[in-house]
Amino acid sequence: MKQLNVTFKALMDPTRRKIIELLKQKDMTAGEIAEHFQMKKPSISHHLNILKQAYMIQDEKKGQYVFYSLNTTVFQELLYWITHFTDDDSNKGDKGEEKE
Amino acid sequence: MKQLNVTFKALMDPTRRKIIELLKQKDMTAGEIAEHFQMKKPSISHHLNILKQAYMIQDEKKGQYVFYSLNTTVFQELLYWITHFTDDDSNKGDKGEEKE
DNA sequence: AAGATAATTAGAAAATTATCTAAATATCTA
DNA sequence: TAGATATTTAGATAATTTTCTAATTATCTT
Repeated sequence: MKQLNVTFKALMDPTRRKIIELLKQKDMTAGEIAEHFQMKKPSISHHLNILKQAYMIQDEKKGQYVFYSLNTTVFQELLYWITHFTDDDSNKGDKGEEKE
Repeated sequence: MKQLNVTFKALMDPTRRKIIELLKQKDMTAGEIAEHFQMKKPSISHHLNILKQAYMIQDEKKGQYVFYSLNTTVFQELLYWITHFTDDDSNKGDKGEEKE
């Protein structure tokens, strides 16, 4: 339940979701990503860092460039969380004292 | 893309996600929900309002009580968003100039 | 009608987050 | 090596969000 917190925190910002949309299309350098936004590079760098901490993107340095790419595995967990509201009724009678 | 913004904004808070977990088990009054948290009732009321604005929960007044229940339809859209990162490669070559 | 209970609204304070500028680090090129 | 480019870090400010107390609305009970 802890990783999911980080995941949602990462997804809560529109800029970060747009970054994900961009990386869905192709891998990009930090600069390329920044070109798609009006805000300054350090701000984008900050958002990239949050996505990275959430394991949603990976970075690989190549020379002076840093290439970012999507890490789809975390989306699986998110998928699980959501599908359990739409499909799964098996634990509807549980005590459900899930700790944060 | 607008509704999704509201959805993620609603999900970004751990308290609200816990409320959803609770309502997944059974419908509850505002007071019952509040009992599961340490914060005061007005704060819970505030969170319920945000979830309601995001169409993730519904409320129905019965006498002096207000019963809250989950509205699962919005989760479908969320599901769609996520599955398109894990399954769908069909638009990888798109221009992708999606407006916010 | 009067008091009790359930829930919300209003407004302020506290906490968190986003964004900026300036400076630092690393790499490339001439 | 010196200067240019790519990116990040540091620290401050602005914006947003959360939470509280006090007051309000609505309903129930006696």
